[in-house]
Amino acid sequence: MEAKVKPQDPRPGRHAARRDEIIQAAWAEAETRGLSAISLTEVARRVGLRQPSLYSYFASKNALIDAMFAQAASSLLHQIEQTDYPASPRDGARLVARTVLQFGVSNPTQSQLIFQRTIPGYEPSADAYAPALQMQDRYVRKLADAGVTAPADVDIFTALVAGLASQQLANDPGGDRWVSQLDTVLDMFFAHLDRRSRT
Amino acid sequence: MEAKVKPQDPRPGRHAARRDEIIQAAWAEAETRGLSAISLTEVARRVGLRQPSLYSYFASKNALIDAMFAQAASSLLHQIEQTDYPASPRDGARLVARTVLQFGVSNPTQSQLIFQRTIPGYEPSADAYAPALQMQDRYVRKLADAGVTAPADVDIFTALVAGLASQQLANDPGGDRWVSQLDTVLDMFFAHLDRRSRT
DNA sequence: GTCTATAACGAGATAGAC
DNA sequence: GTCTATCTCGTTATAGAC
Repeated sequence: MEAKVKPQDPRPGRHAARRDEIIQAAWAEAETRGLSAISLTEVARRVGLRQPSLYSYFASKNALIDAMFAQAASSLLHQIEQTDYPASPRDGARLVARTVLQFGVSNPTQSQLIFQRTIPGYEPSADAYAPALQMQDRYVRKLADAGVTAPADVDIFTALVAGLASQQLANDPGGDRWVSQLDTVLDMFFAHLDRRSRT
Repeated sequence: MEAKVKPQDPRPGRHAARRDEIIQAAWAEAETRGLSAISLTEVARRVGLRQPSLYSYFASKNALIDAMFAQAASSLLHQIEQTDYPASPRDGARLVARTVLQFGVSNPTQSQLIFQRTIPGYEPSADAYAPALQMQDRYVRKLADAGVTAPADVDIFTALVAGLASQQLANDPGGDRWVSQLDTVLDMFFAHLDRRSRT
């Protein structure tokens, strides 16, 4: 899948490093212009290159976006996996919710690319989508450990987190007006589960 | 604010009618290309005009988008105001939630323009924003009638509705997988209120 | 009001020298 | 691998005839 080109710089890994720089520049571009309005000319300028030179690293603009998708998904997956979860399964579910919510509001552009279909003409490749699937698997597993197994309950749980994230980003970006309600909302959710299981 | 031009067609209101046609075409364009990628050339083609002719109706592309914003906000406001609310205030709050959620999933493009800031370089004018404010006022009032007055509770309520809408649109567009959970989620919410007020 | 023509710009992508 | 030059296409917006 990777272009087999000999980098000018003899140091191994230089090509990959430059590639990462470009992806970073593309994120910066997306933050200012919007995800769907990334300009390769601007991305190149940010890393001190001319626009055609990017084609030594990415076969097309979509290939660059695909790399961004894979990076964002891997990043969230990594955060979920590296988290130190408490013994209580229910607290574990709470923590994974907090991790995802925190990622969402701290990295709005990454989240937009991963969670919404907002780039016209772009569909993630199977390779790029793999970490996203793995991430969802971890997420669902954490919920299952806490007894959230019914599909409808999983849907509600994800909607609660997504709702807080979307409101936070749209109406109080950078703040914590909605994020601070996560515990209350999860109390609500688990009280609902408990009440239902008692009957 | 309105251009004072004499329409060729002598019938009064012809100009305004054509204007509405153009806005409708722009919505259709936004649905296929995405909101931020509307092309005036395509919009013109859809109404049987050439692209420069649009400038007899809108001073700029942003002016067209502003008209779309105003129309979408007015449409949702109208739906909220025309709804026949039940006597029970709590059922009233449930119904306004359902109305907003239904609008959101039935009109994803309109909702995106109203509720998210997703068009780079566009900010709604004061005129266009007015119906949006009025809509929010009705919404908050309905919640207050049902005893949802604490700002934090209002925030949670809106997040619940937004969460169902965002998940529905992102993961099951056209379906009702999340919409069908609205009643359960509202049960959860009001049970939470009741439980808290009992102590 | 609508048209043709065009200005002015920017995009993504390719060719080929170095 | 990076560059210059260029192709091709698209966009918003304006000028001016009718």
